[in-house]
Amino acid sequence: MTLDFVGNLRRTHDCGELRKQNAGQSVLLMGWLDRSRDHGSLIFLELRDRGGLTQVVFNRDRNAAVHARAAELSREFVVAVRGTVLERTPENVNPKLPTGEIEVAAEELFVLNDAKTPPFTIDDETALTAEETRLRFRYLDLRRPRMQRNIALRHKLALAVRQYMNAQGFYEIETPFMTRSTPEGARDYLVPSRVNQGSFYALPQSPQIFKQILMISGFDKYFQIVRCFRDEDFRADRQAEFTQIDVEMSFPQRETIYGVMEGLVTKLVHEAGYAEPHRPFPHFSYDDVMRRYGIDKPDLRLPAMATVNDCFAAGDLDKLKFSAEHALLAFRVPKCGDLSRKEREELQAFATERNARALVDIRIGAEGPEGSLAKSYPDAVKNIVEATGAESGDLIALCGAPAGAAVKRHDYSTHVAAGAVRLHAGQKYSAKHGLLNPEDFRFLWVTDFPMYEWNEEEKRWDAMHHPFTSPHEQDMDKLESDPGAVRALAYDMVLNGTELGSGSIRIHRQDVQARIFRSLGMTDEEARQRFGFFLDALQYGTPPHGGIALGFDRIVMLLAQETSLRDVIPFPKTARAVDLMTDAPTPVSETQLRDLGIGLRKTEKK
RNA sequence: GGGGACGUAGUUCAGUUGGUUAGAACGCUGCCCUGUCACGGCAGAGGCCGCGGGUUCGAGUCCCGUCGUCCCCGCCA
Repeated sequence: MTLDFVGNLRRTHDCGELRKQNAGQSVLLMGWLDRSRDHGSLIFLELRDRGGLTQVVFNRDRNAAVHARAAELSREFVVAVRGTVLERTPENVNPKLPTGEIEVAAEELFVLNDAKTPPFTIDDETALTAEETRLRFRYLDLRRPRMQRNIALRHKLALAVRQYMNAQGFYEIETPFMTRSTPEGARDYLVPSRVNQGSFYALPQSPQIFKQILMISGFDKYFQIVRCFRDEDFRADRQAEFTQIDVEMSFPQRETIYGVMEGLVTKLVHEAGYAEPHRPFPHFSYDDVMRRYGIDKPDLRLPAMATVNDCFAAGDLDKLKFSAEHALLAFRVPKCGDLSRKEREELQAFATERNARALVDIRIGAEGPEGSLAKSYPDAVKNIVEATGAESGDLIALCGAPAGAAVKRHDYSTHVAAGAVRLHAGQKYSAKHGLLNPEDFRFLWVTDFPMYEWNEEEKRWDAMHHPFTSPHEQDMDKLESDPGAVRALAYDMVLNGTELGSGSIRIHRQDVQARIFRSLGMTDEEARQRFGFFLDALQYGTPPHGGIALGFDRIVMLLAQETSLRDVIPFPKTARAVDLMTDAPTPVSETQLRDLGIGLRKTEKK
């Protein structure tokens, strides 16, 4: 097919904006041919661009030459159409399209480009193609309305972040991508230096040190929508490169930061078109969430767990083969009283796989609790029903450690196993009853994380958050004597079972920072070698400061009601960190390597 | 690093106990059609059953390995 030049053609509208008020106007649309319906002497084309779809009609009686050309087009051809907007007769209105009350009667047709038949249909109705194909042909996948909508939402939210943070007095300040290895826990992506052979830049896992330096520099309130890089294994909610809303401020209390961030995410929920969440967000200590939910990022849409050891008489737990030395947790599985014996046993097996013991037996019928436990231990079950707040139609699961399990101090393992059963039951069964409504945004703060966690492999204490996190002022005297009991001024923002971000009040005194480094098993020499510049900076009048970083991709994902980060990132990588469109990463030429002073080790194939 | 699922036409899938020529729908090609809107009708083309090996008279189907995608554990403040 011969193609037309663009010439002086100018688009007058996009394909989503014409309404019956435009009837009679002469318009020029440009876009992709979405689908066509050819009736012989009458042809309907749907023209698509970012704005939407508009139906264009070609009538042989009116313009035979233009009609004949339209019959030659196929999917994804890029065309320009000049025509007149016609109001459709009532029986011809298409209520599914925003532009369904009009159509454009074509008078001129310009074929700007042809197109190969795409490997999959560009729409949201056809069964979704394997993700591998979608990623290989990402430019086509991104044309789909759903992806267009997701990327548009991402833009809208990024804009809202900038407007809000600006209104709150924050400056957006950039920090380098090529920097030095940072103290965070993940592996770094490295960039070799040509000018300084044998040395490497590290891509930032976060701009942590730079934003603290900016506070020392007196910028007071900083934010940045910034790319971060971590070379770890990926998941549906983890990518090699991801975007954070990074925030730091001087002279804050923790509550100052909570307030700013609650205002921000509330605005984002609103921008995405949902009902605003309740404020202030509830606060739970780390100990609270671990005991009540068995996880540090609880989904509040599902009921909490209750500790019910006291509901049973002495000796009962032994008979039920539960350890009386460990917590016995009970939780209700809403509206799942009708689960089959097989389904309930599946939940019990799920607990067994996690070295826990579950009894999923109590069902609340119209007359009260049913099941063998309710018959054998009526008083205990009555108390459990009360403790869990179970209602008619619910199922109650009991989860604890099996009799004879070893007892450890500071150990949430029973809670964690029970929490996993709670979540599994909720996702597998309660979700059917609408309990995990994706438009119900239940934010919370998790506070008072332990400062340290014991690293069994290295036999030392590691910083749970990062080594710049300030301990509680009243726990300072335990830094050396009882590190496990020191609480950090750290906090996570959690939404519906997803960790949106974490932050802390930082250490602003050089003497405290040195103590923390020592408590982490770092000698003064090592600390000086790795963070000398930062320790120096701390000595020149560092204000108290603190901040947080939120995962922007995760926020967009939840607000777009997607379940994979890949659906809100234009060009994501696979689980093996490969970009299927560009095939990155690739080997490089010997010349490039020589310039960098790099030789590759021979990898041994087994 | 470990566990699991999947891999058959361009796409989404079916494929019986291992048995003749591997099917369907959508898409694609050609013809017909003046009110469709996931248009319709008729005809047609299209397959390295991911790849390699093995078992077998015979493998899409069974076994081993390998590659790829996805999910989970570990890991990731």
